This record gives sequence, C-alpha cells and structure tokens, in this order.
Amino acid sequence: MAEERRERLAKVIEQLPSDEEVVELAAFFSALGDATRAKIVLALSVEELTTCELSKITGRSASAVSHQLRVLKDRKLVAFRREGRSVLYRVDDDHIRKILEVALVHLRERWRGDVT
Amino acid sequence: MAEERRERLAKVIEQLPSDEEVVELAAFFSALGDATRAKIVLALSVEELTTCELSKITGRSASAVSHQLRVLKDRKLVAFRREGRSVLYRVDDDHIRKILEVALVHLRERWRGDVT
DNA sequence: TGATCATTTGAACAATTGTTCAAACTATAA
DNA sequence: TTATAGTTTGAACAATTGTTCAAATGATCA
Repeated sequence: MAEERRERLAKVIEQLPSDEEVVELAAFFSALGDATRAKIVLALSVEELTTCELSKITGRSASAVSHQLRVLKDRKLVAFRREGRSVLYRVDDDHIRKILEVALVHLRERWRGDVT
Repeated sequence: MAEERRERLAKVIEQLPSDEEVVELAAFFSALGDATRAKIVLALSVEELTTCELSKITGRSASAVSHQLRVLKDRKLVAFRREGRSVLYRVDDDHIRKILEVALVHLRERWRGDVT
C-alpha cells in the first residue's frame, strides 16, 4: 500500500520536465506575472505598438515600460523592429495568445461562479 | 496618419480586459512564476499528491511546500482533501494542464532552435 | 548645426518574495 | 492518556522586484 504509493511517486517524478526546464517555465510565467507586463503583452497580442503607446495604455512612464519590455524581450515573449524614431513591439507567437486566452477563460470560470 | 494610429490605439484599448481582470491574470501567472510552485503544479497535474510527497519531489522542506501550497490554494490553482493524517492536493482543471502544455511547447520551440 | 521626439540605461529605493526555524495543530495508533 | 507522522502557521531574514529619476542614446527635421 505504502509500497504502491512509492511506485506511483516514482512514476510522477519520471514524467516531470528537467529541473532546468522547470526553471525556464517559471521564468516564462513570471514574465506574465506582473500587471504592467501582462497588460503590455495583452495589448501586443492585438497589434504592434510603440513604447510610447504602451506607456499610454498602461499608465506607466516610458522608462518603466522600457524596463519591462526588456524583461519580455529577454524571455522571448515579444520581438521588435525599429521604424524611424519609434520602436514597434509585437507578440508574434500564437502560443502566447493561446495561453492568455485559456487563462482568461479559467479566471472567468473560477472567480465568477460558472464552474462546469 | 498619426490620426489613424490614434484610432487604432483606441481600438486596442477597447479590446483589453478590465484593469481588475489584468491584475487577476497577473496574479494567476505569478503563481506559476516560481520554480518550486511550477514543479508542484506540474506534479499535481499528473496525480493527487500529499504535502510530504511534494516535499520529496521538490527537495524543499514540508514547511516551504505548505507555504507555497497556500499560495496555489488562494489563487485557486489547486484543490485539496484530507485523508487521515495526510492532505491530498490536486489540479482538477484542464485549463491549467493545457496552459502548462502550451508553455512547454513554446519554450522548446523558442530556446532549442526549431522555430517555425 | 541645434532642436525635438522616442527610447534606453543605471543607480537608488521601497515593497514584495521565498525560505528557514520553532511552535502549534490534526489525526492515527499504542 | 502519550507518542508519532503529517501538516500548518507566524516571525524573521536575505534576496529579488518594479518604479522613479536623471542622464544618455537614436533618429528625424528645420
């Protein structure tokens, strides 16, 4: 019985990603784990936007937005291109859009009562 | 031209979730944004497990795991039931499993070269 | 050239976070 | 009852985080 649980435990451990991958996964989620960055990514999942526009959307200073964009860039959640004076950021990855979508559905079900 | 961008900006803002929802979304992702918690949720997405078992899987003290389970409980990422001396935790939500799966696919594509 | 708009950078700071430790609580078994 | 295994709690602490501020860089236009 306790024996059986030990075996099942071993099987769970087998199925887990490597520690390195778990750390990467956590870093990915923590990039979305701040309201300013979450809003930036939500906005960029709709359309390409400049730092300045993201500053208006989030209500943060351009500097604060730029710092956060660097985090998102480093963790490969957003890409960018220069156009004249501006820098246009984008989310060119449907995985990220999908994750945002599923998470929003999850929240709406969990917190507003209509759980299946 | 600048006029057109202003209109598009307004349309993006229209499509965004409310600030309250953005904060909830960020809280949800930040729950997964720590390696210990990410590993806990990954393990629980396979099978029901006790605090003690999760302590072995993560290599953290039972106390540390319990603290993290509270965070996951509060943010409704995991549920639990008592069985004798033990408390069995679980992820009973396919959204969470889906999010983990898509995120892992994303990481493997982004960091190991085979981007489409 | 100089002026201006857009963006980035680095230092500093308060606020938050994850862990440890010791103590408490819960349920079972002797 | 006492003992024990499993779990939780609260305080404390170092480490990390997000923002502001001032200064610097990049790109365009007069």
